[in-house]
Amino acid sequence: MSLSSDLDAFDRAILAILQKDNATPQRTIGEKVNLSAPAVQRRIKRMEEQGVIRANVALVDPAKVGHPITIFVEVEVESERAELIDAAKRGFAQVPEVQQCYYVTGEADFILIITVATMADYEALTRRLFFANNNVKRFRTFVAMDRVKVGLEVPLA
Amino acid sequence: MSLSSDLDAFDRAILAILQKDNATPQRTIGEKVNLSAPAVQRRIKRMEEQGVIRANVALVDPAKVGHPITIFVEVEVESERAELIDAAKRGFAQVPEVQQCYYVTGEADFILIITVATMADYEALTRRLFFANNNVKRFRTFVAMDRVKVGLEVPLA
DNA sequence: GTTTGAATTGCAAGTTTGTTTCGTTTGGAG
DNA sequence: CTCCAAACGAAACAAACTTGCAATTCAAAC
Repeated sequence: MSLSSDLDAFDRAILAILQKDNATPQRTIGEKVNLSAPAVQRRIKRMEEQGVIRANVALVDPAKVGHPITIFVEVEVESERAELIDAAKRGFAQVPEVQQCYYVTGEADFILIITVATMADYEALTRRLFFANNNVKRFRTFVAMDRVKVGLEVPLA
Repeated sequence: MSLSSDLDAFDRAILAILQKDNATPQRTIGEKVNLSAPAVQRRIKRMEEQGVIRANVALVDPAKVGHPITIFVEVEVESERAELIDAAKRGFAQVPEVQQCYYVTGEADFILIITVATMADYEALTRRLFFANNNVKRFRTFVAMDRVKVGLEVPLA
C-alpha cells in the first residue's frame, strides 16, 4: 500500500516547494527548510523512488497550443461487469484528448476531462468513444467557460 | 489573446518532452529534436515568458501524503449574477482542498475536484463551502473509486 | 551509564547541467 | 546583390547536482 512512506516535516516542506516550482535549486530549498543541499537532494531522490513524487512536468496552457476547449463528461455504462469496466478504463485512458479519467460512485460511472481544439473535434470524439461503444448507456456534457483553478497540487498541512 | 505564440515543430517537440519530464537535460532534448542545447534553452525561456509553459511542478501522489480520497462535486447556484459568480469563484479557488474548479455550462454551474484525508473532512468542507453559502442551491457528490488517468498533459499533434 | 549500530547530516571534491559569448548561417526586404 | 534581423552552433564559463567520507545523533541493548 502506501508502503513505508512516513514523511517528516522536512519532506513535507520540500514537497510543498516542489509542487509549486520544481526548478527551485536545491540550495535554495535547503535555505528555506534549514537543511544542506545534499540532504535535500537525498530526500527528493528517496521520495521519487517511493513514488511520493510521481513525476516532474511542465504545465502547458492548453489555449496557447490550440486546445482552447475543456469539456467534462459524465458517462453511465450499461453493465458494471468487471471485465467491461476494465475495458472502458483502458479505452478512455488511451485517448490523448482524455486528460483525466476517474471511475466514480454516484449517478455516473466515469467522469472524463477532455481537451479539444474545436467542438467539431469533440463531436467526432463522442462518436468514437460513446456512440460506437455498446456499453455506454448515456453521457452528459459540460463545457468549461472558465478554468477557475487548475492544478494537481495536494495540500500539505 | 494568444498573443503571438506561433509555435513551430521544434517548440511542440520540446513541449511534448517537458510535459512528460521537465528534468530532461537540455542536451538530451536537443539530440531528440535535432537542435543544440542553447537553442533548446532559448525556446524554453521564450515559451515560459509567453505563458505557453505555465509552471514547472512535481506531481505528488495524494494517497502517499495522506489524501487518499478524491471527490467530484457538481454545484448549482441560485443566482448567476456576475458579482455572485465571481465571489463563488474566488471562494472556491482559495480553498487548498479544492484542487480544480471549473465554471461550466449545462446542468451544473461549477465542477470541483476535491482531495481530502477522510470523509469526515469532506463533510466538514461541505458545511463550509455549500451549506454555509446562500448562493448554493444544490450540489451532487461523486467519490472516485479509481483515478484511472490523472494529468494535465495537452496533446500536441 | 556506556556501547553499539543504523540513519542522517554537512562539507568538500568531482561531475553533470545550465548559461553566456561570439562568430556564423539563414531567410527575406530593399 | 546587399543588408539586416533572427536564429543557430561551438566553446568557454558558471551554476547546480551528485558522491564519498567523516562526524553527529538517537535509540536500543547491554
